[in-house]
Amino acid sequence: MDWDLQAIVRGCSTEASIDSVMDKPQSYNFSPSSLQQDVRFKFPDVSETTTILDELEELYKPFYPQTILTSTSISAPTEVNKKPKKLRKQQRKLSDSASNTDHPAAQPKGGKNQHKRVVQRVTADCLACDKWAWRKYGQKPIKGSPYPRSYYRCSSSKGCLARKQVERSSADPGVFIITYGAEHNHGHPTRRSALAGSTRSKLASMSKAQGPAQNKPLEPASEASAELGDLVYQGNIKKEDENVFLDGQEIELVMPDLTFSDELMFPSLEDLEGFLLDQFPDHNINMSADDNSWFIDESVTLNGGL
DNA sequence: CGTATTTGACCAGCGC
DNA sequence: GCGCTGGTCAAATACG
Repeated sequence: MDWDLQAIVRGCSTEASIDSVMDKPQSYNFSPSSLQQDVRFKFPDVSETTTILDELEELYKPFYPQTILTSTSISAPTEVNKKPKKLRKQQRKLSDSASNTDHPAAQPKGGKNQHKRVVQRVTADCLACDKWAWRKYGQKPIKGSPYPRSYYRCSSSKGCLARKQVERSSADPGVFIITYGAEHNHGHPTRRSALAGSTRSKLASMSKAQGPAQNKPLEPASEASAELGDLVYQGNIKKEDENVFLDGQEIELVMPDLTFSDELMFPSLEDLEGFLLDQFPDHNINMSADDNSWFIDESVTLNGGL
């Protein structure tokens, strides 16, 4: 069986791509350091390409547990301004030069991006890895690009200032440029919570996008309401028997150990359960009342004590 | 009815 | 000051 596709280094849903390549792995680890080590181990002759690894790590950061993002300068979440337009207009006139920072848009443009910005380039196929729930709140045509830019905010939690922008690359229409803005101020959404309220599924919008009156550029809403976040490793994967080759070089696909050290990532057991359901959709998730451990099928045990 | 998407309007920053 | 541009708001609309 030959595959001619892009090898995808998954940020969160590692199992999805690897699983399709080989049998179920024995253990999982999403820590970035181990990822880097594994890559180096598997591709020893790419040690000179540390910039690629650095890029990978940089791209990987949005999916780190929040406490890992120590360098971010994200401001504390504030209440969203819900005043009527006219009221806001009046208040702006009144306040004039006074600082009006209760709304992100009110911040000076130069300083508006105090937030750390992370830019990713992903393929259309890879628009399905972001586990966060996003709600589209705007779309604008961008000068110099035939494709509009869509604006999304996190819909998982009220008051979450997380933002992302999705636009199709004009140079390579198969590539989407995603810009993540502010950081989520809440834990990873569960499968259920992520789906909650999103009954207007991708399929609906996708089917609409495929409708007859679609003279507009491909509407990013469907793609971006799909999941985002894959890191793309350009390479040619082939599988022969039980061996996997990347660009002609045999590689070992090792799923590192899964570790949970950040309670912010899973503030509740349900969050963890949701995460596990995401990662192991075909597995049974069981929790032992004795030692507070999670069991995924019979092959993986997570000792938690959460 | 609740939620998501669409889309025109509004606003601030910037360059001229 | 004016126009352009990017980012956001919110009413209207669509959908399940």
